[in-house]
Amino acid sequence: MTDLDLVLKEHGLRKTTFRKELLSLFYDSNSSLTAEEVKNILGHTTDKVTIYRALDAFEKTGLIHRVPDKSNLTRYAICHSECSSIKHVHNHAHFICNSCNETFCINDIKIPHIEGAKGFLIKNAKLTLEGDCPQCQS
Amino acid sequence: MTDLDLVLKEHGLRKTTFRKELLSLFYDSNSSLTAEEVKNILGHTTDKVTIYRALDAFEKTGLIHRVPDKSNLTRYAICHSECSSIKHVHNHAHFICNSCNETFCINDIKIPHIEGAKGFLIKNAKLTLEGDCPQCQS
DNA sequence: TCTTTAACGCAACTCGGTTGCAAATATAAA
DNA sequence: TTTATATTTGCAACCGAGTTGCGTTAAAGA
Repeated sequence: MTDLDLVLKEHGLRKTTFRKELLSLFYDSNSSLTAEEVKNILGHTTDKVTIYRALDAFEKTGLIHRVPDKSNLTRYAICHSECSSIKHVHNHAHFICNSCNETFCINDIKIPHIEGAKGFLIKNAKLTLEGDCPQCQS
Repeated sequence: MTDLDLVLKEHGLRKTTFRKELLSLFYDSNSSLTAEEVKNILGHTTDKVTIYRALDAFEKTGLIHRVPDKSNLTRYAICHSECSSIKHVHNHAHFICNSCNETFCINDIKIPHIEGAKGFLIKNAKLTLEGDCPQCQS
């Protein structure tokens, strides 16, 4: 039983050929993926509905998390911390490249603590950075 | 010539009945608006294409700016600072209410300066807060 | 008033994502 | 190993936010 099999099992998911490939994609990616990118990478054999449902399942069980996207697409990246179906725990920043439009998780940058303002009860904070990623700086 | 007329003129836009109403909506709103919300507030006489194009024009000329939205809708709020067709200048935080799903501009909270990480060139930063807005705290 | 150009309205379209349902398959129990 | 159950998959059809083309209307400046 490979690592991928084990991870899927631990999260209550079945180890189908497609879901193992999908999970592998996320582990190999240094940034993040959209449903369309998944489809392009894997070839077109898998129906888009299957991709969307697998992404939903992965997110619900804490394998991947949503990251911001430049074009309002739904974009996911692997979870590194102790996420589960109960709760996602992320306090890192995200970086969107103005050139390649990719979104990267920046685990080095933690979200600073923000003091509340005039009656707003802050429960969560997200920090999104924009600029040029290492690959796009000539 | 009312204030609204003057503002539209200063931004190179024509003072039609609809655009005056639209601009007035944004000045009166303490949070932000989507195209659908605009349509609902104004009644159904105005075509959705007209609303979308007016919102685009308002954004391009620096009257309104895009704010994050819980459901990936395109959502706008009035610009308070010195925005123009050349450049939008915003360094305030945005607050999304988990209950009413509205997005508020929090002008009191400025974006902290973020130090770059391992090869990423940071040109802009966005801070989005989530929680309960004043109206939704019972 | 005339001319130019921005704004409007309609219809049709695009595209990311969803829903219903039946068929296939992984998993656990017998 | 076989059987039963629940998950996953694929197809088709659908949904809804936003866009495009184009002809018409109406501001603004001359």
